[in-house]
Amino acid sequence: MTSIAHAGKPASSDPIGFEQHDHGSCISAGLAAAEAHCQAEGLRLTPVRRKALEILLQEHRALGAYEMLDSLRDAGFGSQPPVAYRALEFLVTNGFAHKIERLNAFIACAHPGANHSPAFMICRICDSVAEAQSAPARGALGEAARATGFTIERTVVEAEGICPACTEKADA
Amino acid sequence: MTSIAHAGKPASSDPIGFEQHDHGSCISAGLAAAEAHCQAEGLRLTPVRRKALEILLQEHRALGAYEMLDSLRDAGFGSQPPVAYRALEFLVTNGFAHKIERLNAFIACAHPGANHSPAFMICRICDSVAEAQSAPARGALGEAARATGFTIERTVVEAEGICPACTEKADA
DNA sequence: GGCTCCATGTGATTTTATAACGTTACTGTC
DNA sequence: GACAGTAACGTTATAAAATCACATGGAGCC
Repeated sequence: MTSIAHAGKPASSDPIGFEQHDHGSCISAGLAAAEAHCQAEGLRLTPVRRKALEILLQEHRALGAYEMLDSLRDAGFGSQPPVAYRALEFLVTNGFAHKIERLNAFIACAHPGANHSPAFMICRICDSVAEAQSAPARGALGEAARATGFTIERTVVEAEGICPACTEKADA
Repeated sequence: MTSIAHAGKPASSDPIGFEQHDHGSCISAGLAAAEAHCQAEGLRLTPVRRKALEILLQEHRALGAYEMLDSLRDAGFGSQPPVAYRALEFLVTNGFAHKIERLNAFIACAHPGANHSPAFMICRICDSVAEAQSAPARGALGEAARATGFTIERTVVEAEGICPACTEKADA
């Protein structure tokens, strides 16, 4: 199941991701979830980190670190690469964002708080990214790991292809 | 199933990968498979490309493009990045090698010729990499893709964790 | 030979990511 | 509130990874 789609009425409907959704509420929900989680875990959601998450949620697409840096600078934060990389590292470490290895880019987590191993679908035409759940340890990979004695700690699962919207455009 | 293990007597046994194997024969087998495939497809396995594949097979680990470039230069080829990137692109495009996105590195394909979607197990301690088969389209990801109308063309499946050898060392 | 196509070699540049270091700001203790 | 300890921040500098642009060269075709 993908989680780009969001429940609730599509007030400000938005085609980014593979389905329309109430974008305003997904931003505030994401921020609220992060705040709650940090509160609970004693983590510090500092201004830069919060702004970085807000930017990711706002853009609702995979952002390169330097795009993030531009936005952070515009928002009055430092202008050197480590500013962006540190904020992104915090978000990724704590599960508020994910790195898309294939794109060297970052995206807000679509299942904030949930304990999950994410999988991504990346459109090679429009670069949109949707997050789904995966259970790689249960498939062929998990079997291979068990057979060889490899301990899986983290998985990167990214599918590259064509999203529904671009498929339609191509057919037209 | 992983395919780091190779049949045949371990003449020059080699601990790289997760199991010992006859390394000499896996190099020649890999080159032979590539030659045959290129012959059949009308592809040009030029000297740089052949050497690049030989280096990957020889090293039997994930090599960065610049490590490859060093080796190619030592072998008498050009010394600028495009030399390595172009050879690697050819090998990856034609299935003789894979890119490990997580490491920005390249590794010889362990199933030369086979039509496959590879999965990798990457040891975060010693950086060794083993190739396994995956069938991502059959699991949760495939279901998500079908549900949303996403067409999967290629998948990146990489598990990060600890290999058997490093687990043993840690236990000792 | 002359043509085309693809591959190669090289210089330059862009993009992505980290190292190192001093300063600031929060946390807990008294 | 004053203090020490720690975590986060800002900046300079540099490293690592990847691509662009353009000239040269060789294989196959006519």
